[in-house]
Amino acid sequence: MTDAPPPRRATIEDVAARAGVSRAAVSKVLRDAYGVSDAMRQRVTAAMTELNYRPSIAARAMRGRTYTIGIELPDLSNQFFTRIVRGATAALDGTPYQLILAPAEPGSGYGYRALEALVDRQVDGLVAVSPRVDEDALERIAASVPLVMFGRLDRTERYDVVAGDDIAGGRLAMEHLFALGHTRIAHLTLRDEDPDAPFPHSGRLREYLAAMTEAGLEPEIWPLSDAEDPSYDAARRAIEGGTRATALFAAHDELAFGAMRAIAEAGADISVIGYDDVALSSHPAFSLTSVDQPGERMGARAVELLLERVAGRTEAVHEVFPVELKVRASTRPPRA
Amino acid sequence: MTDAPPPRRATIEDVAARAGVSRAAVSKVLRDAYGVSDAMRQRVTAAMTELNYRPSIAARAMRGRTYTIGIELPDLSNQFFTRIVRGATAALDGTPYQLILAPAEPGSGYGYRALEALVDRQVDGLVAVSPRVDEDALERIAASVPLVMFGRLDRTERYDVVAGDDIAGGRLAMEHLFALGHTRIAHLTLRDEDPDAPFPHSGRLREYLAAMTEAGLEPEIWPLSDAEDPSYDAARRAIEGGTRATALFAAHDELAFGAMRAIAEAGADISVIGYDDVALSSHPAFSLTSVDQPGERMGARAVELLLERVAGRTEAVHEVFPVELKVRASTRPPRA
DNA sequence: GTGAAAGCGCTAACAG
DNA sequence: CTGTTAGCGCTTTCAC
Repeated sequence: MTDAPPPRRATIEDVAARAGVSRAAVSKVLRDAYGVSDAMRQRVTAAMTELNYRPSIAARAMRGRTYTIGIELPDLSNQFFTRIVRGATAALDGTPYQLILAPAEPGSGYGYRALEALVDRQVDGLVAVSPRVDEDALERIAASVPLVMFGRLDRTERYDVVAGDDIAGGRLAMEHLFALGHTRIAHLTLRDEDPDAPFPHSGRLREYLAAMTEAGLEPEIWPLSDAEDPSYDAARRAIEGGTRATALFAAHDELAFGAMRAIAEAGADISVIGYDDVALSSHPAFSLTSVDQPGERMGARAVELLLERVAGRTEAVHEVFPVELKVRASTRPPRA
Repeated sequence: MTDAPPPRRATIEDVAARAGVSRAAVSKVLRDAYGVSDAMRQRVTAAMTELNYRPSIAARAMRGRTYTIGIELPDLSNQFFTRIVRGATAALDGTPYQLILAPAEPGSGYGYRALEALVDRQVDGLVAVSPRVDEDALERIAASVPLVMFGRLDRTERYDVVAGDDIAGGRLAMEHLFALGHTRIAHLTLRDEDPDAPFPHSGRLREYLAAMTEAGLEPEIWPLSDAEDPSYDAARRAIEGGTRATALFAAHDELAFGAMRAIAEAGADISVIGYDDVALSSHPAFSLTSVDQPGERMGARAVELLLERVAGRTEAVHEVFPVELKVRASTRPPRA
């Protein structure tokens, strides 16, 4: 019926030739710019379809937008992050933006390479999910691309922040355990976590320490090892070491699952509370009490903020989302 | 000490100026091309560091490589896919390539938009993880970028294939259940799954049907609904509908978890076997018998094949990975 | 309403 | 061994 499309990818030039107009005209149709007659729009659109034309993102990137939003993710195996992505995907639905994810490399300072890779690829907006990167570096990045920090409570005017209320969450968890009558409560968190750092786990750790101290109790930290299954291993060591803890506050649900494995194997009686309320936490096999963060809403909000920035907003927005305790069977009064 | 770096991103031009050489010279150093003196390399490298130079991927894309490998992923909440990504990441470690992920959009034909988005972004290689896209479309894509199909046993010469042996896996699962004495065995799979399609679940379904038929038994399919938790809902309906099944073969572990939730809630006695052996399957809370696919090795292999293609290989490679049954407590003989 | 032309940052062919 | 040059496909003035 029509000429076969060229073997190489059609360019704006090909479309222009086929529609009998100039390249600029095609570009205008493409960008919905001002000053195109209906007739021309028709012809150009038809030509695009016939040639199966798709604009080159690279060429566009040289001049302006890439229509790409990037998310740097620290840990694919933590299901909380899939909640974020789900929300972000939903928020982008119907917009011309495409989402791409870059997994953080492991190790200290992780996330930096992924963030740089995304910047190099000229994403129009960037969500950094609690990377272990200093604020200076982030501010530098934010100077060249709209940035939303997810999870960290950085106090900066250079980029937006979307985070859960880790202080309130930590407090909820501890009050719940206290209310059940626990006094020997351990906390499972990253090794060498600094309670004063801006990371999500820092806030939870800080609240744990504060709550224990206020109650006149002795804190007991179970630090993650670098074994293959760090949370399992940390719990196993603690149990083998003869811990007297009757309850464990895990910094997030995946860590709680690992600890529960060790607890189950040892036949120990230790209540466990997690954080994030991932999908499996409500599964009867776990029935894990957890502090729920609205991951989907937070992910969606992060993307909205980015689009606002792209549209011109310049003042920073910092939003803290409320958390909610989900009580389940994994926490119960101490035995005896 | 030295001039402050320009506020805009440094370009190859800036580096050349600072090092007192030509752009071409810088480009050569960058690409490790032939014909650069050691002294020059020194100066150029120093200039790059001082200016904090990073090559523009977009500009490179206009001429050649992007040093980017893309993976289209169907479902972030299925932990098997994180095994693939882990393997791919490891295989790319130490190479100049960066991994980016694009989640498939939900719905039928899913994966297509994500694949196109990755092609538009000119990835140097593309891993398609069992998308619901026809071979024609994939061959078209493969014409413009090295493509590895993951999971699907497509019989094509246009792209490479890395897949698990779903036939053997399905057989292993069924033989295990038969050996335990089960005869009323249900299969939990996608709604309207076609046993003759090239999708991973198709092969498992086909084996299920074949095994049941060979044994003179009546197949019983539990199709996923489109409820919020489809596998849970499917199992709940089957149980409420008075199924007499004593065992369930779930097309993958996440589906198995959902079904186990319904089974636990109903207090039913149904053995469950899954597929993929994700990390949580061995957790004592589940102890899920599962057919293990070597996801990490497969993901790493997919990336290796891509790099081989980038390096010039043209003949297609099809690799089928062996699977292995992991027997755990979730499968036991039928009661009575 | 439409088109011509410049240029984004890079690579590769070629000339010195 | 080093430098010059011609584009890659697009957006964006600025004339017509």
